[in-house]
Amino acid sequence: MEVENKTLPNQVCESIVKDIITGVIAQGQKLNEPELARFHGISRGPLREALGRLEAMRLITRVPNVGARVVKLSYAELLEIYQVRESLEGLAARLAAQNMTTGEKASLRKLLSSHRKHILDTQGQSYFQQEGDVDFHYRIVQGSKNQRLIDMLVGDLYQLVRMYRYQFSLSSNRPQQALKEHDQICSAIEEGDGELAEWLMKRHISNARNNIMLRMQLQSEPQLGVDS
Amino acid sequence: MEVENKTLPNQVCESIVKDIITGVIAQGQKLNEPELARFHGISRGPLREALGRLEAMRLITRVPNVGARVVKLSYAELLEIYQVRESLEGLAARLAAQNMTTGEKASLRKLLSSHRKHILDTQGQSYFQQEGDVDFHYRIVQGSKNQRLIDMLVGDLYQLVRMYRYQFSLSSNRPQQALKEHDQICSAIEEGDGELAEWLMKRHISNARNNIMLRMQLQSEPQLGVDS
DNA sequence: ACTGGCAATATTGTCTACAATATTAGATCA
DNA sequence: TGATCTAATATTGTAGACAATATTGCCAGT
Repeated sequence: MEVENKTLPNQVCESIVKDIITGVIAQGQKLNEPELARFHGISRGPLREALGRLEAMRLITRVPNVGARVVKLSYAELLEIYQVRESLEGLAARLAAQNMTTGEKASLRKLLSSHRKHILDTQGQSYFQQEGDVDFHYRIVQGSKNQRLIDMLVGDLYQLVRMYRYQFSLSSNRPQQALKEHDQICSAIEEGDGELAEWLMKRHISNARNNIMLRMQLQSEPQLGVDS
Repeated sequence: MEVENKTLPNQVCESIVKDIITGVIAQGQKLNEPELARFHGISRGPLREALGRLEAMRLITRVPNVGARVVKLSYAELLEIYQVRESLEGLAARLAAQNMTTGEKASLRKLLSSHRKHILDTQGQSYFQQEGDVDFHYRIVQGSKNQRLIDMLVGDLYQLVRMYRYQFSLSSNRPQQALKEHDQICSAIEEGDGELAEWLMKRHISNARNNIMLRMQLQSEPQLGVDS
């Protein structure tokens, strides 16, 4: 029902990405090529190409002659991801302060206003805040104008972050604090203060990491031996 | 003639990577699937899988129903790469200072000693320095123990860096200065001073960037309109 | 002579079938 | 009864053939 201008493996790839992120295909699960191909109404050729994309963005791991499995989420890997995120998004914020157009800055400020409104209106309902957070970071990354940086973050890392958030139901429990930090970052970008924007963004992601990992740890401990 | 334990698309992929980096396949050149497949003695299936890998590491770009082309190197893209490199390798140095074993630190120090010897012995011959530089950075990245960071740098970015260096003959013209900077970074890592290691690494890469981009600019300007 | 459309060609996208490898179930022997 | 080897099965890897799309060259019309 969406745009049809995309190629076949890409469509299937996006569909599988969605299923992996939302847990329809569980973490650690084996992916059967003929089965998946039949399910999506395609042949194994395009499917394998889609699996290649998934492997490139590290949502699955493949071993030769054995097959593909969905990655297993772990506390250690989440830490790895957030370490890289902190570094790259700090860079993105600095570049955004230098390279964002006036229009983009104004649009970013407007986005924050709508976030504040949503938080006041639906106190406690953090779903919009969830997507809003993604949107805020997404715009800053785009604003860096560094295509390689954009691809690394949006193409790969963010998918994993979304997967962790979804599967562990880790929506933010500190929306007003996050909003304040977003506001500070936005101000630094508006003023073209790249160094400050970078520092604020790194601290913001560090805070988010501490928050998400604490909650993940608390949540996962009672579920020992949930697999096999 | 090498190890045969690898899968077919991987072997071909590595072979093509080598040809792209060394310029056997020129930048911007179209890749003909049947031709490449025949040349490597395989079918189009595995070849397309190899092309997928190349696309993932951004050595080629593919557009649907049109085909694959080798990337075109540019001043702007090299700047993008070095911006990301500075950020990620800074992180790698910080993590390496925390996570490298005593043995790994000793080995790194030994590597620098052999570099110093090579520089003294073959003054002006910078090929070994070239590979030595790669080796030094490679070890620090490995020492970070962050697998995602390792994959991002070693798997993708370094290939492009090598391609630029090779095609523009950009071997370091300041080996003694680079060695000194390496030495400082190594000392910081040995002392477990992650913050200093990160700061030194970022400055080191910033210096290297200024050097390489200046020379690239000087070299490319006399060659205007070299393509088509 | 130049531009626009049309047909011929080439190249990419996809499917089906076959080969090689891994997994699993069963049987035999200690 | 348990372990190990073997054979049957399933799954992945590869090859070749066909379909769809893009590119190129040619011809006609202005």
